[in-house]
Amino acid sequence: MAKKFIKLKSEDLSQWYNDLVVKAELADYSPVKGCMVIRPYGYSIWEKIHDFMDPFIKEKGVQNAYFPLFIPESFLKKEKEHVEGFAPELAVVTHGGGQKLTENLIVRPTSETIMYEMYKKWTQSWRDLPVMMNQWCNVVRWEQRTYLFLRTSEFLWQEGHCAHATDAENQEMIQWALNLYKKTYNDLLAIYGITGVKSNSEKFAGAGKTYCIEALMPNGKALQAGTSHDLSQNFAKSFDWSVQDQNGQKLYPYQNSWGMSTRSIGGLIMVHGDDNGLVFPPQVAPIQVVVIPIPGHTKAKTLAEKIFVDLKTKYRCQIDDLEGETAGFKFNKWEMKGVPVRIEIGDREADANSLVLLRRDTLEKQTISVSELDSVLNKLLVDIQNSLLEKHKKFTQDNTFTVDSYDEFKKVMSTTRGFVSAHWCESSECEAEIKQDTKATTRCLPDGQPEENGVCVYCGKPSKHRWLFAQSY
RNA sequence: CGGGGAUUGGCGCAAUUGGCUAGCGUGCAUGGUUUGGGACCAUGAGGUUGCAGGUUCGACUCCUGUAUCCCCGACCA
Repeated sequence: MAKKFIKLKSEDLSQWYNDLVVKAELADYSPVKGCMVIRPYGYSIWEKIHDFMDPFIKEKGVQNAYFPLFIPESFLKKEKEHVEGFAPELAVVTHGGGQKLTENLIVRPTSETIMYEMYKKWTQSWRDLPVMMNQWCNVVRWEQRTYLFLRTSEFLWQEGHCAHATDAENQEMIQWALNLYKKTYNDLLAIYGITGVKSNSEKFAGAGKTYCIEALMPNGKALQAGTSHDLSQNFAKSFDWSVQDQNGQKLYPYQNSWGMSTRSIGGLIMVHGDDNGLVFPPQVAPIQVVVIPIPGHTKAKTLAEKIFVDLKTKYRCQIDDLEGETAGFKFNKWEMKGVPVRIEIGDREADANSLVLLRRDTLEKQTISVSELDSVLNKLLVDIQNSLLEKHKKFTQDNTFTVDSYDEFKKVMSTTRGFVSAHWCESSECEAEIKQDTKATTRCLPDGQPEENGVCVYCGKPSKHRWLFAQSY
């Protein structure tokens, strides 16, 4: 029963993950350290994420644009915290055209500085606000330890950057972006994420506040799945960017930036995959339905083709009628590729005008008549999507532990891991000590977490909130 | 960046103290028989052993450097 073609997820998660990413042809290693080639099957996932999010971004009035890959070193230095945060992971261009450059160029780790320098040029009046732009692009962060999709030196993302006349508008936008990520994870990727606000030590370099969505992975580690930053007026002031308000006074725009990356694909693979390979939720699956006529069955082939022609007008559908592979081989192949629904048709089905449906998430088979296909399939795809989300939600809840003592905290982190909900006094010293002991950091103060009087799980000083802790990817 | 492991046909591995023409499985190609959970037979193609040096009569094997990957740390918007 157990497949020997990839390592079992249950036995060795990271080996399973690495094997699967390569064998399912999502991505491959490149000759450059920490970089990956995203192959067509993997890239089509990114396209689905793009296609899901982009209309929402546009509908909000945010326009797509493109800013350069190279940023003058001096730009990055304008915001002190920003450059300090990013300095250790920058790729720097020192030569061009065979000559040493008079000023080094940074390969963008994120585009705040170059975008805001341009925003400054384009705006003079409060009437020019808000400025709302987004770009789909690549960024480079020279990470010391990398994993396919989850942390690569170069990755793809979208980064939205808006500037507003009032802080109220700014806050509204920040929450809008966070909700977009939550929606994308929930509705498209069927991943249950926890939204909240970051602690001071975990926030984006240069931000006033960072809001995030965190998702729990099967090994009990948390993945920072998307962030929305309240930049306040920090960057505007550092760049001396002001416009005139209605009263002729200087107005420093309130800014926000928000990003979600190809890391999400890593989360998608981890969360849903099983010992047989990938499991994609139907909404994001590059192929939603695969039709397999049992090889050698002639009557089956005709029916399969008829069904395929019909289905491909409604779903992302593929037929696998290549000769020379046995049925079992095809089943395993498409299971590894994570296709949500498989239709099997042999002569037996052809005679009865029926077909066999298999859902990838549970591997349950059912035989139905051809006339029922439309309604059953429609319902099945919705059901798979929903149950994958429910499953991950349940997993997250089952692995969120409310603790009131540091011993319990340490016990969780040394055994099952997962989220720990614990009181914390919000001092960075306690946070650092806890990290030292347990490798866990604060992930966020979850949205909707009620205020309650308690004492810090580490130092015993008064605390107002339970924060969410976890070891992070 | 520190510690450990690895790199040999596409993939997974072997090759004794440094010694003969670098093997095996799988995959690939061709032909045939098959095909309801990774079929079988036959024939065949595919390698300057990651890269660069060095030691040696002789290097997959030893030494130095270097690149990439994996694991464990440190780091990580």
